[in-house]
Amino acid sequence: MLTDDLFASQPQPAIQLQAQAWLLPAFACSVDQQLWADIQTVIAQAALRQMQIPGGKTMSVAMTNCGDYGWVSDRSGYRYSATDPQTGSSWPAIPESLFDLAVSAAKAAGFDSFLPDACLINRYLTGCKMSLHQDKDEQDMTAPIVSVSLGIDAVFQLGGFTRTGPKLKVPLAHGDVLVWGGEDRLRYHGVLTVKQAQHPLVGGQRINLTFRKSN
DNA sequence: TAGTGTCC
DNA sequence: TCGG
Repeated sequence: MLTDDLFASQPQPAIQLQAQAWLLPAFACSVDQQLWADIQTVIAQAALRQMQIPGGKTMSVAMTNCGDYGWVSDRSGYRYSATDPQTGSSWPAIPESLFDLAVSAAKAAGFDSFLPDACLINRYLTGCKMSLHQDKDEQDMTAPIVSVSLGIDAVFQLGGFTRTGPKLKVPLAHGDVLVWGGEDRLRYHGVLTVKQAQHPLVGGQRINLTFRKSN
């Protein structure tokens, strides 16, 4: 193995961003090939698609889901659905590699009994972004959010409890995991426009996995 | 209510 | 380019 590869997969200390918000640098790197293969299998069963938001505008990020429930948006609103609106079928199950990663990352951030029932898969191509928003469509706000970054770099913004005010800018690289919950669960967050780049495993895109307990 | 988009 |  090359020295660079060894270095990149070493465990690194968690970085505390807020009282209950943590960055786990390179946390997923040691299992990235398995994750990437399993993600591609999910995408083959439930295609990535750009969803509409109320008002009819289209998100730049393409999305799909795995798990008992998936986050969906259309002209009528945001919600969790047990089926893929595009096919009427259940979402694929969360692959074991993804589930185990989410549970262990939550534990590393102090959330001991996280059992996600939903995993949103987001694909950012060059120029894609996610405006500042809150994750508030879930029933169980005691469960944290676990967000896994794969592929090219992006800058995550972690704000306060309204849309305005100071925001932390957190550079995210392949394998980084963010966990936020407790008093920080409803913080506004988003992703700045992704710049063109190439990643050796994932190619010219950023893949984000967001694990939630939706029900 | 509108909205994770867009304008100023 | 950024904040609102």
